[in-house]
Amino acid sequence: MPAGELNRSVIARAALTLVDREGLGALSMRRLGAELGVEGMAVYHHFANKDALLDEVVTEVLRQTAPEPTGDWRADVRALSHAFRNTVRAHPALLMVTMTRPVDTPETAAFREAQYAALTAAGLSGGALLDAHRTWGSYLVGYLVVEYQAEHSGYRDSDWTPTRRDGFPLTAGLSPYQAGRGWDEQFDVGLDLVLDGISALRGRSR
Amino acid sequence: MPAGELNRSVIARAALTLVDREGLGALSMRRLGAELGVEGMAVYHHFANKDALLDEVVTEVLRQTAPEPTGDWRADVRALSHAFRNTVRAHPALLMVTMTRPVDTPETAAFREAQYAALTAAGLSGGALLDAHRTWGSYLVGYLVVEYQAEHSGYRDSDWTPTRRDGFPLTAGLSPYQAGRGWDEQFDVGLDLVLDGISALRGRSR
DNA sequence: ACCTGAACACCGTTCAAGT
DNA sequence: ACCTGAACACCGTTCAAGT
Repeated sequence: MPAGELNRSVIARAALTLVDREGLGALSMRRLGAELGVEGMAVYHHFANKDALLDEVVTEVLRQTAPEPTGDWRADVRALSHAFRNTVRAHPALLMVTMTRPVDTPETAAFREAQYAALTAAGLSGGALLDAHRTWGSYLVGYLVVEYQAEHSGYRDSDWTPTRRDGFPLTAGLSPYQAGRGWDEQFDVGLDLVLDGISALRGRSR
Repeated sequence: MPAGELNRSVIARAALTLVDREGLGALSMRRLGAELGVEGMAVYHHFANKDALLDEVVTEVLRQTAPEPTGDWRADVRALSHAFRNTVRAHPALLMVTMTRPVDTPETAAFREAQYAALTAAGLSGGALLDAHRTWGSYLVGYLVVEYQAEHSGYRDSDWTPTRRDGFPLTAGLSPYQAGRGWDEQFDVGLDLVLDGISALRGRSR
């Protein structure tokens, strides 16, 4: 692969496509250098270390724009939730890296402002709005982790079916209900459940 | 450190205390061997590889028992939530490992059965119960990740305060409400919000 | 200024050799 | 059966040397 121009953005994007293609374990400085047609140690002239590189990669991933508000706060919350989920799921191998590293860029700030706007449109303000936002955000993050865990393990696709049922009657009895529902649908179901809770907060401001 | 008896459980516990004390990065086969008074390669006689060792460590961590039911389903859901959070937070360096590896032991199965029991006591059943359980679980996992992220970054303790506020009026306006609330308290606030949503599911079974 | 190549101190893992 | 010690193929990172 010819070198072209070598700068932070080019290196970060090469790292991203490498991780998308071969997983997080494939990302080493030497390997990345080879991908860029350069010696691996050259990367250290653009990034202090691997950690700084990963920060830039995550920043690259989260360079998304928030969907336009529609006036319907529930629709806006759903749209923002889907945007976030789609963005993160576009690079599943990086999930744990994105979860661990806080990113504070104009893009992430604008996205959060849009989240606040949707909750404001829902009639929330002050501390109650922050409570709703933090709970909503926890649900988003947690659902992505649970979904990722289910996909990268022995569980059947789009199921959360436990295998160990002997001596656990409730678990056994629920097993028939586990089938036939996809992660996209279940994401919305849980989201609506959280939104019902958020609706109940209206009026309060703590 | 004298060798004593060397078996899977002893090795896993040594790995756990090593990670608790010096972080996940300190866990290497050679280092762990030294901790046990033995050559690192001896561990391979008890575990196929490092992955298998980590599985056992996580299993060790999740060897907790569920609190007894009280008859008050909301109290039970809170108790189970606190038990889970306390268990995971006892080993923060292992959070991302515990999040990624599904564990299916008698202990985790019993804990899940207790969760189902609390939701049954709430009047849920069938698909609606599973929806509630998955949403509740997502919140628990997500809150722990968010909490961990806040603790291991530049943010102030027990705050989720964004630093970038110029041009984001809602973010700026909410900043005064960020102060003075702890993670323990906020965990319960979000949990109650989710439980309000769960309450609304009663009667439905999908 | 930017890249190279060798070097250092580590990894996980394998395997013949010891007891 | 269990542990050792050397070896292999990698790591991240540093740094003198090249251009």
